[in-house]
Order: sequence, then C-alpha cells, then structure tokens
Amino acid sequence: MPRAQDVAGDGRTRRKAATPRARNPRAAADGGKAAGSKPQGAGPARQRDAEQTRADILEVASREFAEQGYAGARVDQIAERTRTTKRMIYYYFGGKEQLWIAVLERAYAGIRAAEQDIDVEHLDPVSAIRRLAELTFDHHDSHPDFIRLVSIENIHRAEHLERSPGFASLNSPVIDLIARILARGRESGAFRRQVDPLDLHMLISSYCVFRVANRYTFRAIFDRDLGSRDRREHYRTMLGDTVVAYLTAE
Amino acid sequence: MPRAQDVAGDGRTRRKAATPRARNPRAAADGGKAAGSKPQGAGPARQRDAEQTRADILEVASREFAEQGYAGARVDQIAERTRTTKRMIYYYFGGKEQLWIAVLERAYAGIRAAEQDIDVEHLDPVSAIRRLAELTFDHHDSHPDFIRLVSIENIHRAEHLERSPGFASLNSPVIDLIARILARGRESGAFRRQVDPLDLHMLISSYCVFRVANRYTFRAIFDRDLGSRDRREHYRTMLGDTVVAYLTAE
DNA sequence: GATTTAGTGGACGAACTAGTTAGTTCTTAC
DNA sequence: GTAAGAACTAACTAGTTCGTCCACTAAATC
Repeated sequence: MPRAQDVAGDGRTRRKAATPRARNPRAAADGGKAAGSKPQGAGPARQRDAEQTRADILEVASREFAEQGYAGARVDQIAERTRTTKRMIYYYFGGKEQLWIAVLERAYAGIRAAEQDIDVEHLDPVSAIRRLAELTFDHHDSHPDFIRLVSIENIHRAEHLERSPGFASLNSPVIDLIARILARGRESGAFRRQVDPLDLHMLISSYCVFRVANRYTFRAIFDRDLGSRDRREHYRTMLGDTVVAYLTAE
Repeated sequence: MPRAQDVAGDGRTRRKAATPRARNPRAAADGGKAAGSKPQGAGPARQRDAEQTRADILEVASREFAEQGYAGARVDQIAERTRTTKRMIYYYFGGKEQLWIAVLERAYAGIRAAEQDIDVEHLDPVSAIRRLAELTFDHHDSHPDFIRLVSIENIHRAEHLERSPGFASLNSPVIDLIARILARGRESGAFRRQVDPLDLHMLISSYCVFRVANRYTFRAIFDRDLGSRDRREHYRTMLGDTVVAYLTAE
C-alpha cells in the first residue's frame, strides 16, 4: 500500500488524477525513436493508439529486461516507465513471460533487419570476410542491450526462444552470405582451409559477443576495459586479422 | 503462512521435528565432492561443524545461483536444499548478496587453482600455445556452472566483484604464462606478430566461453548444438588452429 | 445518434520473499 | 561437571510482486 496520500481521498490530488490528464501522448512514449512508425499526418494524433501503446511497452520492457534480467525486472516498474498502466501489459501481452518473449522476438527481428543490409559481395573474398567481421563487430558494439538480452535468455537455456514458433526456420541470411564468400575464396585459392560457414559465424560472434558481454568481469579481474573507445579500432582489426589468418593458413 | 498443518499444533508432527532428526550429517552435504575436505578419521563425525555447514551452503547456493540467476534464486530454496536452515545462511553470510559474493569468490578461486596446474613450458611455443588453448577449452567445457555465474555477474555489470576486495590485485597466472610463451615464440621466429598476452587470453576465452554460455540460443536459432560430444574435438582443434594461425601469420 | 467494442485506469489481493526474533542444543575450556 | 559461547532451529514479519477485477471512456459501426 504505497502513497497513503493518494488513497486517503485527498480531493485535489484525486481530481487532478481523474481529469483527462494533460494528454501529451507521444511525450513519454518514443524516447528517441522519434516519428516514423505511424503516419502522423493522417488526422489529429489519436488519444488511443493500440499499436503505439504496444510499441511503447515493448520499448520500455526491452530496456528494463536488459538492465535487470528476466527475474530481476519488475512488471510494476516497466508499467511505471510507460505512458500507460500495468493493466495494458496484461491486455496486450498476457503476462511477464509473454512480454519477455515479445521483447526477444523484437530484438532478433532487429538484428535480422541489419543483416539484410550487409553488402560485401562486390569485394574479393579476403576483404569481404574481413568487412563482414567488422560489420558484425560494429553492430554488437552499438547494441549492447541486444547482447544482454541474449545472455539472459541463455541463462534460461533459451527455453522461451525454443517455445516461440518460427525462430529456427527463419535461417539467418548471414550464414548464406558467409557460405558464398567461403566458396569464392576456396575457388580463388585464397582460403586454403575447408570451413563450415556456421563455424566461422561462431568464431566471429564469440569474439564480438564476449567483448561486449564479458566486459565487466574482464575489467574487474584484469583491469582492462574492452569497451574503451581507444582500443575499439585495435580490437576490430584484431578480429579481422584472426579470421583472415585462420582461413588463409595452411 | 504456509503449512497450516504444522502450525496447528499437531503433536505428532511437531515432536518428530523436534527430535534430533535422524542425523545423517554428510548425506545431503557434499553431494559428489566426496570425502576430502575434512580429516574424517579424527573421531566420530561431529553433529555440528561450522566449516562443513558453510561449505554445504556454498555448494548448494552455487548450483542454485548458476541455475536461476541472482534475482531468480530463492534464499528459501537454497536453505531447503541444504542440510541446515535459512537462518544459518544469514548467520554465516549475512544476506543474499554476500552469499552471492562468496559463491563468486569460490568459483574464481577454483579456476585460479586449475591455472596453477598448467604446465606447458617444456613444449615449443606453437605446441605450448595450442596446448594452453586446449586446456582452457577443456576447463570451460567441464565447468559450465562457472561460466553461468560469470555471465550472471556480467549482467550485473560486475558490481559485486568490483566491491569485493582483492580480485584485481590477484593477477591471473595464465597471463604471465602466455607472456612467456609469446616471448619465446617471437625469439624463435615462430610468431611473426607482436601480440599482447591479455589480448590473446581474450581471444581464447571468448571462443571457449561463447561455446558454453551461448550454446542454447545458438542451438535455438541455427539448430546446432555446440556442446555435442561429437563436435567437441572438432571445436577444440578449430580453436588451436585459429590461435596458431593468428600468431604465425604475417 | 445509439450501440457495440477496443482500449484504459487504478485499486486490490493472494502468494511469495528477504530478513528477523526468540529461543534451544551441542561443544569446549576450565 | 559445568559455564560460556558457538551452532543451530522453527516460526514469524514487513514489504514486495504478479496478476485480476470492475468501472469506465474513446472510437468504430450501424
């Protein structure tokens, strides 16, 4: 029972709350995402917008889950930071667990979209694979929350991802891209090793993910900040060197 | 207020509970660790043993935290799986957070101890670094709970590790070992690249950690089990190949 | 303009959870 | 043998947390 004040029947406070509440719809909603998701020119901004409310909840929930973990995140806290109420979370998502799944799906959809934009086929195999590694590096570097969500889901042994339909089937386009680069490289004689595309993807991912995900314990133990701006370029080059060395070695 | 039964003053139940409780001290305690931590020949097994109780709690707590995460783990659950009660957790550790720190410290002490046993100095630089990578690989492979604890602590941005004194100072012996191997390799001309020992350690760790920590989401998305016995040797060799290729490449 | 339906708000409650209280029993030092 | 203190226990408490109830309003439909 928080805020005895509000419950005590304080007329002024209550009336203020009951009033249509200085509706400032988008204000708290899209913090940063800016306009774009909805055709805003079409009439006066709606007071009720299911899609917008849903998106708002997802956005806030993503931050909160990434920050606190699944068990650590609080539904009340998420609701409070939304422009709507807790009731809406249950209305749109059903519960904490389904909200978490929706957050995961959104996060993976984001990375899939980014993968679509990769264009390295015009480069020679060695440059292409290095460029691909660097793009992966950059994406992970600028999306630490995604990495955190993945880490959290791994603690839960991916039970939610596994239960959610349509994940495995949606095979990532990068794997095909890597396969094509590797084939070209072998043909040209640049890559002297027979490598499985998925294994190479794992090699690249492990490096990029570790640098972001294990940054904190690494720093606590070895006193080195893997995420420092100064060393960013160094680690990016090192990744490219490693991948190229592995593929071109005897 | 659970178990109205017990509270209702059911004489039989209560008397049974009050009885010294078929003392079977070690039974629930060291599940698997077997004998070793205490000189068992010295007199009849004690009914009270502070060190043993403490160790028992730590053992159970480690499993529970690794399984559920920090926020997800329940003090009551930990207590229940111990041969003692919840009060003892607070008696010995002070609280959930301090228990977590103790669990972390114990886990890191374990890996430090393992690092002490590494002996590869008699090998030539290339073989030595490959062997070191393989030993790291094996250790991570057989201690998934340690990896989980580290992942969890990273979600919390290592705030506990940072607060716990005497972590950074205890510089890991592997780094020195790697430094010596790299120096030898450069002298002999086998390693043509100037590499920072800590960076190489990161390269090896990232691969080993990812394979264990991200196994679940990787499987859910790409339908490949990184932890499968069949592929273990393959991934171990691949790590060695990668590290050696990186160091020996132009 | 009336009716229906999608969307919303806020308070409530049952179950849970970290931590505590008040007391008992075993061990050891003398 | 016994007193002091360490080791231990069951039951309890205060506060939290997920989820729901019910009354209500804006928008869509007729």
